[in-house]
Amino acid sequence: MNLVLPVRPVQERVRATPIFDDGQIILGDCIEELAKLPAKSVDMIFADPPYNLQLGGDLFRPEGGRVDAVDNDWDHFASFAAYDAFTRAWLTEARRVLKDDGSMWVIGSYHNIFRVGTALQDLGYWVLNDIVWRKANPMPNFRGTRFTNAHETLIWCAKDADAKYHFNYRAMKALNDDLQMRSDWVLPICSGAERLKDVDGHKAHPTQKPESLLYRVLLACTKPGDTVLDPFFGTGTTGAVARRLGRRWIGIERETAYAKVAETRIHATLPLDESAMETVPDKRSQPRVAFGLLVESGMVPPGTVLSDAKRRWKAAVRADGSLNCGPHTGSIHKVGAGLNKAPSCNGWTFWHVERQGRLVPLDTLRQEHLAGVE
Amino acid sequence: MNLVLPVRPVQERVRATPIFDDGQIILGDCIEELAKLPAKSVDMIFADPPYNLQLGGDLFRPEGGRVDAVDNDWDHFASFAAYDAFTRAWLTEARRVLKDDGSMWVIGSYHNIFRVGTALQDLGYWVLNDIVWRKANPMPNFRGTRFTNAHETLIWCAKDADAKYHFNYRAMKALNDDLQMRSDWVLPICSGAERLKDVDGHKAHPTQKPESLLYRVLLACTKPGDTVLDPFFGTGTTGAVARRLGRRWIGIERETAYAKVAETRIHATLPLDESAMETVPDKRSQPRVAFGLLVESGMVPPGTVLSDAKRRWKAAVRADGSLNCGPHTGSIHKVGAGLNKAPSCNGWTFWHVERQGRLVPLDTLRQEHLAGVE
DNA sequence: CCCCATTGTGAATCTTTTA
DNA sequence: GTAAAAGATTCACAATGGG
Repeated sequence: MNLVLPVRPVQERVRATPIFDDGQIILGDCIEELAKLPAKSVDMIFADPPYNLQLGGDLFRPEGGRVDAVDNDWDHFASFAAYDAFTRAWLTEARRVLKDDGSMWVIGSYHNIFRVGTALQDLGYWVLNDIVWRKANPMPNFRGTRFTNAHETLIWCAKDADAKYHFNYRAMKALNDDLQMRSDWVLPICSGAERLKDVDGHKAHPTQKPESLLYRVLLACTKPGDTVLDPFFGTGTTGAVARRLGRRWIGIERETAYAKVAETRIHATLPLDESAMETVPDKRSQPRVAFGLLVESGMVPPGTVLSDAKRRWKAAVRADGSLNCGPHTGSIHKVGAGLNKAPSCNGWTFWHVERQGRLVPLDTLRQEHLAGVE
Repeated sequence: MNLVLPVRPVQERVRATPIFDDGQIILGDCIEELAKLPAKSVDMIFADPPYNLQLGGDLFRPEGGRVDAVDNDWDHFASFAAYDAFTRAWLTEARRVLKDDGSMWVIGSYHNIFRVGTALQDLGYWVLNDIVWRKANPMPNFRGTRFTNAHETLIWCAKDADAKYHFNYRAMKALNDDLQMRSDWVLPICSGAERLKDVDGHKAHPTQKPESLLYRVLLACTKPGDTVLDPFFGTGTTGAVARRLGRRWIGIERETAYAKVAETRIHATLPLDESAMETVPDKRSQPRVAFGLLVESGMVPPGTVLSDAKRRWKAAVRADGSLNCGPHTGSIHKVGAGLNKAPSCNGWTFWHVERQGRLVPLDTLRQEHLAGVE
């Protein structure tokens, strides 16, 4: 039987079928179940542990809706010390289970990733990279109190400093248009049809990760036939992508409801050769240049006077990239629109700087900036 | 005298001229010199501490012999412990020196940032964001063994969870083409003419940060006239940008050679015009105007009919500045919230008056009122 | 059929002042 | 201290529905 069930009340048990031929879901506590696995038995570990968010009260959107926050019991810890103890416990068992030439990934946010990284290093793991998942479509900061929290961090590490880990350098380079894959990955969050729903139409899991993220992780450091372990399985994204890529998988999950969803999901997942026509969603970021970037970089210093092509208006650039022209203040687009009494205006082509007596549109400077950056 | 010199061999001293009118370089050990600064005296701290673990010197020997049973490598553990002791020492002094409404930035890489973040949290600092500096032109990974290390991480934090820190939300938004500034910043590394060289043409400092990075940091959370402290001053990027933006600055640097370069550099830096230094003002910092004041002053006479932007609702202004719309009665905010069935509503932007056939938000009248008063 | 306006939503440490 | 009121605040997508 592939679905390993610890002793539990009958009503909590997951149905023992279907049988998977390439993996298993273990229902139970992550640390206890990790301790039962044999030493040096898995090639890679992907872990998405609780982040230990410390949320206050409700948060409302500007239009009045309430943010559906992560307030699950599994994310509550009494203190940093309690979170650290939990982290060190599962990391210790994970290291025992990992093969000497295996590697591990852990994902987190600023709430927990520093604790995880410190614990990793203290336990002897060797950090290979920290990877930034730059979310193409993060939730904004509704109150204007901080920077939009637009990324999460993954730590990739080997068992120790001398370990011979596996890295598919060529595959990563190919995935990135023949340029070395960088430590920042732009990927959309999990939404749309990929986002699993329960019978009521609510999201089945509050923090489901996109398959594109796991795809890249698995392709980076495992081979077909390798065994991948996920101690915080949730709705089984790791299992689904592992199956698709021909890797074996083991998932440990405490919540019966999540495990059931994962079971159904993975059962419906086809290995890649049978669904070769599918493409992996991997949207690449378009280089977008904010006018402020030209100000910061010194290309258009604050105080520069801009004018339109016919020198009818002049406006001064301020420190934050906003313009000032009489009563009109704001972005290059907004001030241009105000002066033209138009609903909108392309500030990049409307505004010019003077160079050797000739007016050069901002758009030209933008092109030069892009050329210099690349 | 602005350049404060501790007792040192003469040949190590920095020339005491020129005098700065907006800051000072303190030559000496970061922790010792921090300890001499008065409590709650600086508005912001930017710190670029050493990334590597060989700190040298006998000052920060790891205290105690706590051996982690899981880790047999004593030297390895010892260097982390030494780094942690050093980190906690300077972070403790920094927190004492920081004003209660100030904030701090620390930059690092995966070698040290987890240690720094954990120490921060343990000492009571409250993380506001982790910011990823995505390098537009990083050094590639020559051996193809890992992902290109293409970013560094900055932690932005307040003194504690309840602290009232300062954030120039509007200025950041202006700098990013009127979109919320995100936690990932794409900026080029420091190179070309900006990169300081010594007399031999070698780079003067191995890890000089780009001014664009400091520009954004300083613009985000300081005001003109604020005092910025950099305990690892190096070649003075923080001081140069602070001077340019009209902020006061204090730099602590142990190496005479770096301090000399910084001195020359900052002396050659010109402050921006005050008008160029202006940024889009935050609404929260604007003086409050009671809606009733506009009614009293005749700008919005009693009886005026207000409507929302889509003319779905209308409400009549009463003599005391309250609104009436069917069963809803009260302030412009309360009636707007009631009609929207929302928990709250900004009546200033929700309600409009008709002017020459066009709807103008009350917020515009408020701006006109403020302009007329001044 | 397409097109556009509208609505919903995502790991969130998300306010400040006055009574 | 607490409670209520004032007032500031959102980006990228996906799904839906009307014309």
